[in-house]
Amino acid sequence: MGRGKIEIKRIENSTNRQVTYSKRRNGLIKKAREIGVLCDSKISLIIFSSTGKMSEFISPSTTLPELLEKYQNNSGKRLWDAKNEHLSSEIERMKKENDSMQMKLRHLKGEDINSLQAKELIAIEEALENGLTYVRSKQMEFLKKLEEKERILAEEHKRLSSLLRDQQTEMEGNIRDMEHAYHSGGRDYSTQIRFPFFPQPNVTNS
Amino acid sequence: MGRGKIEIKRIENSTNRQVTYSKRRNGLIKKAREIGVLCDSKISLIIFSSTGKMSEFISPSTTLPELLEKYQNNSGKRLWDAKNEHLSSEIERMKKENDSMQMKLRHLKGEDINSLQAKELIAIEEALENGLTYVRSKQMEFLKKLEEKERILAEEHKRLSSLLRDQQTEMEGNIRDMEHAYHSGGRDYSTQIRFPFFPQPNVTNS
DNA sequence: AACTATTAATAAAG
DNA sequence: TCTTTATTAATAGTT
Repeated sequence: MGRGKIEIKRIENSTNRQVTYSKRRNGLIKKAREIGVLCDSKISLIIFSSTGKMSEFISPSTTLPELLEKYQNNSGKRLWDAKNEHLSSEIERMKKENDSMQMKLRHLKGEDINSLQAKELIAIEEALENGLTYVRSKQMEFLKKLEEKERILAEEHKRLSSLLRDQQTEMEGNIRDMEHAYHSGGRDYSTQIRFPFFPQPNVTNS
Repeated sequence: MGRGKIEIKRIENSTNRQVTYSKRRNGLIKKAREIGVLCDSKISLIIFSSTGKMSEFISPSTTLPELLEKYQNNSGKRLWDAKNEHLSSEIERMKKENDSMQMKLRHLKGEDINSLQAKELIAIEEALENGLTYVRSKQMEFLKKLEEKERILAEEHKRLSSLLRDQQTEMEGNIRDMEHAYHSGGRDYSTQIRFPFFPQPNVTNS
């Protein structure tokens, strides 16, 4: 069907190949559509050109996933189960890991230990004792920090009280001076009252 | 192309439809193969007849899963991801559960507890103490069982020793009788030596 | 992309 | 379903 017969083998001339591809692809899709209508059949036709461009025809009465589902049932071949298998095995692996951890946790809580051997019990006991040691030493750290904070606060309190006392004493002295000046009519130095440097509490929260 | 033009609409005569289906299906597959060879393109052609019978042509240079993968990338449509999503979310869920348990286990072992609050430390300490209580009471059970076994064995040993002693005494008596009979020339009763019933040790392993 | 000579496909019949 | 055959449809090479 054309100006001469052609052999069915790869067309080496790239332009010719491209043109033939375009013509025959249209023809193929037309034929696919026709057999679908004429014979009430369902077609999935997917074409990739040598450059990777995709064309498709799916019968309007169906969908590709539906056809692929039927394809799997009919052929027995698996299309995407391989990908699922990877995920399934991952789930299987995690399930085992999960169960194992769950059991360890239960053992550490003293549950489900009836079936254990004496040696296993001892190992669990050691783990618990170790855990207690670590946890308690951490608690001790906490306590020490709290005590240190308390100590520092107490010190600050003492210092502030002492400063307050000094200030009070000085103010009382000033007041006495003022009264004395007032009564004796001398010069008034009351505006020269000095206030000591007042430090911030040195409490860190590290 | 035939003995007359036909309209492209469903062929009502079932026999005609079946015949036309068969012919056109062959033609379609032939055309698909040809464009694949001529134009170096990749084809997936799946056909279901109105009776559900499947035919297919996949380019020899590829596979259907491979083509479908490319189809998804090209079209953006999802073919089987919906099925995978369920599994993926399952994995996500288990991963979280896993991490949480792993953290609990670490805490019970006294690891990674720097970031914990005092209250959390106390809760962990309590869990560890509880676990120790249970584990140690189970160990106590073990010990008691072992002691009981030992006690029974000791008893058995005592009983067997005593039986052995009795038997020895009887045999010595019998030998004395034989010697006496031998020296006095009387009838020989040595074959009538009786052996006492010998009980099996009563040690169970429950 | 349109044309057209030629081949290929196929509808109907056997 | 296969073969045959008249006829239409597809398309290779050309413009």
